[in-house]
Order: sequence, then C-alpha cells, then structure tokens
Amino acid sequence: MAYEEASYKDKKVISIGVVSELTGLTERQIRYYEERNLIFPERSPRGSRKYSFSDVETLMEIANKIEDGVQTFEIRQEMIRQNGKEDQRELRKRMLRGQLNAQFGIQDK
Amino acid sequence: MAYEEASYKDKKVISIGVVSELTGLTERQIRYYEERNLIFPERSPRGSRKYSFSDVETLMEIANKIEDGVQTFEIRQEMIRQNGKEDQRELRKRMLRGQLNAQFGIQDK
DNA sequence: CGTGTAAGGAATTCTGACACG
DNA sequence: CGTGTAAGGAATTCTGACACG
Repeated sequence: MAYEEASYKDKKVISIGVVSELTGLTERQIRYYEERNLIFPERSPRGSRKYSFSDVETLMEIANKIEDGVQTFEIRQEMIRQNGKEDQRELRKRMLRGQLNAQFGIQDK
Repeated sequence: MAYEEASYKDKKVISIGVVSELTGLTERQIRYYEERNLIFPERSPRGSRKYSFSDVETLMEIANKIEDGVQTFEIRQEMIRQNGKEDQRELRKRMLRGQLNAQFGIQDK
C-alpha cells in the first residue's frame, strides 16, 4: 500500500469546463448537483473544482435520472443505498480474507 | 470497435496548470517539450492545451532524462526508436492472428 | 539549449443573487 | 425544484519576444 495512485479513474484533475463538454451538462447544472450532494469534486490549490472520470460517469447517470423526472433528493437516496450495498460487499470480502488467512496463512499484503 | 473510449489513460482532459502540479514542471518547460515534439497535447475548443495521464507519465520520464543531461533531440530519437519497436510488436501480433484465422477461422472481430 | 520573465489579451471559474414556475 | 442569466473579480492560458549562457 505504499502507492496511493488511486488509478486514473479516480484522480481529480478535470476542470468544470471539460466536464461540461464531456457530459453535455451546463456548468450551472454541475455546480447545482454538487450543492445537492450528488458529486464531490476536489479543489485545486487556487480553488477551482477538479473532477475525476468517475465523477463524469456519475454525472451522466444523474443526467439520465433527471431526464426521467427523478428529483435530486431521490437520486441521493439511491446513491446512499447503493453505497451501503458496496460497503457490505467490501465487508464480506474482508471477512472472507480473514478466514482464509486464519486457515491457510495467505498473505494479505 | 463501436467504442472509441480510448480508456481514461489516453483521454486528453487535463489542463497545463494541473499537469504542472502533477509533474513538478513549469508551464514553460511543458510547452517547450511540445515545441521539441516530445509531447502532443490536444486543444480544447477554445484553444487551451489538454493532456492525458499518458502524457503526464511521458513528461515525468522526460524530466528524468533532462536531469541526467540528455538533450531533447536525443530524447526524441529514443522515442522514435521505442515507437518503432512497438509497431513491430503490433505487426507481429497481427501476422500471427492472420495465420490463426487462415488455419482455424478464429473470429478477428 | 533549456528556461525565466514581463506583456497584453482572451477565456475560465467563482460566488451570491434575482428570475421563472 | 432545477436551471438561466447578468455581475464583478480573480486566476488561467496563450503567444511572441528578450535574456542568459
């Protein structure tokens, strides 16, 4: 775990203008979805928003749902549930790994 | 081949300011290496340079070589040789695939 | 050769607000 | 609720050039 590369997909390096081009959303819309806690860009040293490719994908999904008449509040609920599920999956994986280690001493590093 | 995603690694979406932060190089240096044909950013609709993660990696290698006293001209020579090798590898792969197709009719799509 | 810098302009991004519905 | 817009400022990026060595 010496590396914290987080891979290209999650590195926040894209400015709002490019995200706008990539998603077809206006900057106003993108900022609003942040206000509604649907995405969480980082800030560059100078204060401008930086997005990852993951964020771009999330925004495309949000755009689809909004088009279907889903409200931002509901979208957030879905995301929370979704994250909950992922957390459970991770937890299960970790537990399984623990068992294997106990039985066979498989390296966890 | 319906997709042209080119994966995240090669998508040119990073502005020169962020590349500067990521590589530790000044914008002046980054633009100069482009002038010397070592990197090839795309231009956004409005004309600003856009780099990929691949470009960032290439720039880190360039930075190392420059530090070792290698001149931009030599670095370019190396890159050309390197690309030549990759082309040959690709060619060999393609030829092999062709043989297999001829013998067993394996789908190439 | 590789890099710094001052120069002036054009485009980007930010925030808070008013508007419509 | 979700989005558009005008507003003013601050930061970004661009190009061509002069400088040093």
